[in-house]
Amino acid sequence: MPSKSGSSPAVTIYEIAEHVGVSPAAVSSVLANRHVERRIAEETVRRIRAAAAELGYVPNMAGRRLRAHRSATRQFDLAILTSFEAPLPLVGQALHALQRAVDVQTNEHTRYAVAIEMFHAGRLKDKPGLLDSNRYHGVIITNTLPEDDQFLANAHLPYPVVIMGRRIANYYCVLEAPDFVGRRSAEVLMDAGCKHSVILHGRSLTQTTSNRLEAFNRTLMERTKRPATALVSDGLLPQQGAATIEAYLAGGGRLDGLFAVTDSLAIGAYRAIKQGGRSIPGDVAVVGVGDYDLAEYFDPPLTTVAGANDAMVAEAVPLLFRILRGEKHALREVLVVPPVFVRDSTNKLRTQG
Amino acid sequence: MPSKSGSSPAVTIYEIAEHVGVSPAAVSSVLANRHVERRIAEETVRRIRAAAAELGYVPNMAGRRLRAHRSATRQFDLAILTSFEAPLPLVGQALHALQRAVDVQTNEHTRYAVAIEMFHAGRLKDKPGLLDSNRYHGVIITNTLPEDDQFLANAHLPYPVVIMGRRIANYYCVLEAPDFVGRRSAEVLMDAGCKHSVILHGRSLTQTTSNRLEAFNRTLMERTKRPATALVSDGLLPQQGAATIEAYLAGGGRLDGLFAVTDSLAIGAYRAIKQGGRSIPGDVAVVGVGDYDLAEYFDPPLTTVAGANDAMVAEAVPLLFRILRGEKHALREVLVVPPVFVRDSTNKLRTQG
DNA sequence: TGACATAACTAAATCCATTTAGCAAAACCC
DNA sequence: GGGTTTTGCTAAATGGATTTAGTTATGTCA
Repeated sequence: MPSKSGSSPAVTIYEIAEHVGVSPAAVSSVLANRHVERRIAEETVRRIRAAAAELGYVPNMAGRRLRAHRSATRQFDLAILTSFEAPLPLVGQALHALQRAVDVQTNEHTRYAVAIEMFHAGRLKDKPGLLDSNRYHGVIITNTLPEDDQFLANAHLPYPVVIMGRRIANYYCVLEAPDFVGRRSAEVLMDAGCKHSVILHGRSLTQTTSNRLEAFNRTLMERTKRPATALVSDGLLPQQGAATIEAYLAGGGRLDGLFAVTDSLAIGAYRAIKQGGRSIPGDVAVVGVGDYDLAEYFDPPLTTVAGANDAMVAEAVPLLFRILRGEKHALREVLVVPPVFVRDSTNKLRTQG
Repeated sequence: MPSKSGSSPAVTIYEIAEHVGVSPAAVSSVLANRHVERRIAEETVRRIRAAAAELGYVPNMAGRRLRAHRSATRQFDLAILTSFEAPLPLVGQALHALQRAVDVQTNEHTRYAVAIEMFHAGRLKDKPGLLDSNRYHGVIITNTLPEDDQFLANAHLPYPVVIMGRRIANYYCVLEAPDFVGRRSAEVLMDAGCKHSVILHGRSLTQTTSNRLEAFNRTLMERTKRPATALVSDGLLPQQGAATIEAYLAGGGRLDGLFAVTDSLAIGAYRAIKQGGRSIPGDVAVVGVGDYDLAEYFDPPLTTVAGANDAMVAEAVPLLFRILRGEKHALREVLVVPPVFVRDSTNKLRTQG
């Protein structure tokens, strides 16, 4: 007989007990592997196990925990929610910071559980348990798309929330100082003497990315009266970035300055530019984002004007704890100015001189 | 009066109720924000909230969930456990694969929660809840150090476990085919004509990494009777790899072939080698690991003989589900042969010819 | 002033699993 | 054959929060 797990309604130890003809206590003892010290007959153990398998029993962790929980201990369940499609290192930093904070605050009466959980970009609303008040004590949400923001703006999550990377009404938010990245990127490229700047980004835009592009264009328009060419690649993978630039160059596109919205796109672009017989920064200056610490080790090292992850995280984590503690006066919105690293990828003077 | 949360034993709604002089039902209504429809007087709401804050109330999620749980639904809590110190991409892939599997199997009566959780390398035993049977329905553990393996070998985790990347007695394991990576790396370098091969690795070694180094050396010894030089860098960051190679070259060390155990070390080494005035692969051939898909976009593209993440994950995830389903006959150990990508970083003929 | 409605609660059942104390039957012992 | 031990279970309490049905006091209306 096949296991019914999954296809039928869930089963409790009471139903197993009834099915076998013993008490729930006996079933519990067996399923918790306590049957030896509780002196359950071997034959009974076998029958209980068989019934559990047949009925597709899955233990209810809430029930177990409630009973087993060493009372007198507060347990906080914290999570970082991010989209599947976003790069993980950023989230990793957030988790590190959160864990560090938690390690400090853990004591005899207070324990923390921290985890990364993921949602499909644009479908945060389908994430199970998000609207329930019985899952998280607090969360940090990041890498949302406009659809997700829409959902959040209309929803009320019944626990403390910090949004990283965007501004959503009625939430505590930590985000990049608006316009800064776009403006500085444009300035760096213009200072390098670029006349034909191109933006390389993926199909779906987060709020932060949109702002970067807008500010970039605005700054360019102010000075040169001409907007940048925007190249849209299918995704954020290096090969996708490479393919996009390759196609652009093959089509005779002009290019002497590039603003890539992620590291991975930048390194893909590097490949396409070099293979097109052009040099960086001699022919093309490149500005990007320092998502990974690898950006410094690209060849040539990538100039980055964004990637304020460390700084954002450093604000977001204490903010979450302040809200958890019930401090009402915490700032609703924290703006972070990303560090700028001017490296060889935009240093036309040095390589030409 | 300061909040006592954290310093004193945990508080339940019953204690708040007693403190305020109302029933637990009233407290629950207020703390769940149901006070309007339940018609709790504003003054009472205020007093309950004040007491909750004063006593440092933290809701017990197990209690809430138990009650709120839409019964007739099985909930599986799955986790991927990894160390803080390990690179995230592997974990990200595992999570994607797990989520895909879970998305397929989710239905009216079965829900899944998947999360990444982290432990400090070597201190898996300090991870709270690991030995409790009330936390996970199943886990995948990866990036363990020998201390962790020791702990696992002696412990019994009361739920299904799949170990990725190493072999531990009495556990289901998915790992790299032993010796393969080390042997092939050595062969690739020897085929490229390298006479002075060097291994670059970090201070702490996972089982997989140890095996890679041993097999590398064994293969080298078989053919050349001379072992490789092992360079130990402080960590796995690019700058640490760069510093190590730089120091080695500065000290007059000989180097025409390099085996780096991670991408990040390889790209650090690239920098040091180029800055030392040598070319890759002309002067130095480099073999590494394809942790990130960025390896293909290094300059020159990195030859990789490891990084079987996709393949490992593709085995580990279905294995976990088979165990969860109670299939006893699943293989205890699955060996995965990593794909080999020979790229320009070891292609001496092509660049010299 | 009595019928009825409303406000502001409370009592008790419920969710699921675990565990302790206890009980009946069988086995053992001299 | 009466007392003791062992075996193999069961009844019931427990953990923390939620919710439904019910209760009391107060207010409203005719």
